[in-house]
Amino acid sequence: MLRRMNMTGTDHDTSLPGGRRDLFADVMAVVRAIPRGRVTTYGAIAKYLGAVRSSRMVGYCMNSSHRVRPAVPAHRVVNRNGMLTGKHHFATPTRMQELLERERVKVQDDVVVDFAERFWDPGVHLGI
DNA sequence: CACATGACTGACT
DNA sequence: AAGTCAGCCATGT
Repeated sequence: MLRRMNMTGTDHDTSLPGGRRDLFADVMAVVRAIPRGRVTTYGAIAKYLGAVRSSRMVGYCMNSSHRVRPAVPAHRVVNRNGMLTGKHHFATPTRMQELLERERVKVQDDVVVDFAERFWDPGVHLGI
């Protein structure tokens, strides 16, 4: 199972010898668990990992997610309003939306349509 | 060391 | 309803 994020502030639990970070690995694991056609948010992932207030760190991890193997469906992570705030980090500005629409997720004005129904909560679906 | 900058969020104005 | 602030914390300058 996933390890919980270390919440003791600047504790060094987040940096390991190989430059790999537990938080990073855990975030990748959660993102890989998002089913096709569903989306979740940075905050929901942070909450699931036990760091409600560290959603920015989740976003930071996503910034490096493009090089991990196996690849993670980074396009399924949006902000709390369903907005595609990470779109500019994909190969092209339209790539994120294209990947979502490929799995039948409609996007209008950079926002996921029917976001409430598309939302996938890791806390609920993976178990707290 | 100080300061700025984020793929963020919730509270407050 | 839209803007601002305050937490957040790794990285870069």
